[in-house]
Amino acid sequence: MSRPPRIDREQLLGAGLELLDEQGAGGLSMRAVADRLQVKPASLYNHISGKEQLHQLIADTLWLRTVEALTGDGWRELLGELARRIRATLREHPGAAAIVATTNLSASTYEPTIPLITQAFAPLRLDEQDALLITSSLGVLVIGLALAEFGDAPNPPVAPREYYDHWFDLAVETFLDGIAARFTEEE
Amino acid sequence: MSRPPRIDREQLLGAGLELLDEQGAGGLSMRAVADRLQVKPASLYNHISGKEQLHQLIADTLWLRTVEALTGDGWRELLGELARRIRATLREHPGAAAIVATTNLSASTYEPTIPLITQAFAPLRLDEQDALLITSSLGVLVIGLALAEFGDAPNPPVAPREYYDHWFDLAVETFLDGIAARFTEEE
DNA sequence: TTGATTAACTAACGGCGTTAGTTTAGGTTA
DNA sequence: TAACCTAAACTAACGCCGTTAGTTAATCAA
Repeated sequence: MSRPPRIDREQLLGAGLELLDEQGAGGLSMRAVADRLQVKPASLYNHISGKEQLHQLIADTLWLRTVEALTGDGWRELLGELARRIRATLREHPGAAAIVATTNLSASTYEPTIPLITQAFAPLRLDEQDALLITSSLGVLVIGLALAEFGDAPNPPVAPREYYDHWFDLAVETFLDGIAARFTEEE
Repeated sequence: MSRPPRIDREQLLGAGLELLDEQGAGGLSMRAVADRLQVKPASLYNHISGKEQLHQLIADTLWLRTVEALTGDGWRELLGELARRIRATLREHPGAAAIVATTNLSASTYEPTIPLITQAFAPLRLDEQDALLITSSLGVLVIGLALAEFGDAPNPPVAPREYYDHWFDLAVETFLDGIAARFTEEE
């Protein structure tokens, strides 16, 4: 019925992440993706609506990889693990930090994570909306820290790794302490 | 000795902020700045080294305006006021959020703020470096929240203002509670 | 008045995202 | 097998972008 595709969305994603890893966010162009797939730029538009959708695809994919099989024994462990995983994902793909920071997850990507969060927060004194907002805030914080660390990939961070490790621990633990102070039942 | 300049850095800054306000981050181009100043693009390079330096100028200027005459009665008031001011600045210039989130302040801009912070944290149990890291973390958090709210300026935010107000209060107060829980002396 | 200096200019380079219109390859059907 | 259909590739171009090299013009000092 029709000509068989030489490329698909998954290959676009792969080429995009490779470019991000090798050249940073500035290296991610539709033309470079096309080159890498040995195809002309216009051909990409048979598979994806434009660069914005490529960003969406990257952000959604990295999120799904990040939360895959995420579990935790209680809210604090869950959130701590989530924070560490976000950081690990962005450490693997430093050039993606700027994209992740500026691209909202699509609803269908975000939704499956919701019950995980609301269940973990069930013992605490906050409603479902606030549980999600608190979790999003932690995400914002961790992504922002990653942006400070990896922001001008592929150039290496300006400070040594220990500096950012310490910053991460300090910020995340402080925020988690804040949740504990604010929302755990007094007894 | 020489020809009198028709434009200066301050005008570049003004034109840049106007473009940001009217068209968002995507509207900020060297060519658009030149047009607005009724000058050809190449002339800008007599006054500034390139677009990156324009971003730096914007980030530094907005920071200085944000912390101008900043005071606070104790660390909590100071940090709360700082958070509110950052948000107010980015609300005035929504298109600048993406720039502020990805541009590090120059040392000379950041340095004058340091004593304010270290003094406010003096009564607490953390050293100077951690005081600065904690404050930077709050900045990262607030800028990230602003990015979520204003990220695709000049399009309006997708949720109503009350939603973001609540999110901001919740996130900031939780983080401040964390500082209190972690670093105030037990008595 | 001449010369030096600086900031404007013109023109161009190589890149970008995206679109319109055309060709081509392969499966479906007669 | 031969004709047809369709989707995915292509060519070519548009209008942007940041930036640079080289040139002209305007002012001040000598």
